[in-house]
Amino acid sequence: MVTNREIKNELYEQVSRIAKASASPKRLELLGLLCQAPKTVEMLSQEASISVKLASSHLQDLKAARLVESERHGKNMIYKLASPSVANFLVTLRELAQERLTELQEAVRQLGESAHEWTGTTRDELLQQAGSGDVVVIDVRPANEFESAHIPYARSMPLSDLKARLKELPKGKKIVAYCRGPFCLMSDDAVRLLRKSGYDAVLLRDGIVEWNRRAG
Amino acid sequence: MVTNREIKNELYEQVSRIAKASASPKRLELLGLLCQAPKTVEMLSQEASISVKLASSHLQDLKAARLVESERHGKNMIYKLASPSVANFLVTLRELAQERLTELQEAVRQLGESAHEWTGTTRDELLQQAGSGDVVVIDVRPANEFESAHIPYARSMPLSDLKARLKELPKGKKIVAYCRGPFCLMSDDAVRLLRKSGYDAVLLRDGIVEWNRRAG
DNA sequence: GAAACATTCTAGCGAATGTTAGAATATCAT
DNA sequence: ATGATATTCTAACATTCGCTAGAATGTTTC
Repeated sequence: MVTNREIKNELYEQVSRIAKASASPKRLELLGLLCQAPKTVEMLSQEASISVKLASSHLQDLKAARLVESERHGKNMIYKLASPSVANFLVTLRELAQERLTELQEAVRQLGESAHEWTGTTRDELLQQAGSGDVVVIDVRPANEFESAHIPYARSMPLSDLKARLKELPKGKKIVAYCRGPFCLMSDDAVRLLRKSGYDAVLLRDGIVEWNRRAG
Repeated sequence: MVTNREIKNELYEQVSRIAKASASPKRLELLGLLCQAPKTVEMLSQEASISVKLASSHLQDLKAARLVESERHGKNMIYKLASPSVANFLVTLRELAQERLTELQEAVRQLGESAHEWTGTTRDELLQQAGSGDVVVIDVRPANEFESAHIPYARSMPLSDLKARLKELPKGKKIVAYCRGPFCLMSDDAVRLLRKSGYDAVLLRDGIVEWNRRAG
């Protein structure tokens, strides 16, 4: 006979598998990267600044928890998020951490101090201004992530190309740069470069997942 | 000088604190209990079937992650959820686990097989029928949890008192029993008892947190 | 089939975690 | 103050985890 206690233990055991898989900074970072687009082990390891071996090991943990899936493409293994719910969970987790942990609030506040963040208008107003061409929204992530999904009206202008392609941007208009999300600092770097070159640039902390969530 | 990499490491380190605190079945169960109402260490340890010492230790881990708060009331330490966002996160985590883990789906499916679950009508229809008195919604959790928060029109009828108070319930009407949520089996026990006594009883898997979430 | 490449598997180490039991602390009732 | 009660602190142990390095696997290219 199976007792209620044994059933409960099994249920919570299963839920904890997801939480355990999320309980490592590097695995969280890998999940965050996979929210942008499918990637190979090597891409992931480089972007998370860890060895390929360690990345592979973490990815297999995530796979065992069914948070990601993998598929062979020739020599490469392509990892991708198992479901959009995983991205949603990840944002919920990040937002809870930001609400509860003063240490995290402080770190994020310091980021905001040095950066010029886009403020004062709502999401819908930004969308409208981007549509009419009053502001130029640039996506500074690598091109393949832009292709995977991007904010409406945004132009792909990867950070690595930005310096060479500065002349494509109009000096008179406000430039809004965004990247992978609040913990990605590519838009910070982009705005710094743009302002040094005389542009009226600000950054948007949201990534594509956060942006879509606010659509409600 | 602080590099981007160091900043990112710190940010993800902080987020992982929340996930680590959630990465134990027993801590998840304790959080689930605290979603119902504030409780003493002893109550929590009994309901989670662990020793007081172990409960205390887990609760302090949760406190260090700022997910719960404690306050002394005379001899007792009362623990409570630090914020409603924690309950919301917990439900998101449970739902993700249920979506992704076939092992969990299977376990929940087996529960559903033996139980008589409330089906066929929407949340709003149940609410209306409960309001008009066509169905009787009973809350079988301990009374203090009912007092902390409950579904509209529900009557408190703790599982421990149910047998003695059966005569209070009308035989002609449908009885809908609910408890702490999908992983709490008190409503299963209640419905079994009621049906054996000739009542037309079904159970609602939602607890108060899930119910309020669906309000949108 | 051999060489090159991308990834995974295996083994090992130090650090962190879950659990238990005994000592210590804080509060209440007398 | 004293004893009873509730909780936390400390120490100890086995287990698991994060990371590294070397061997092994599967795929492409020649």
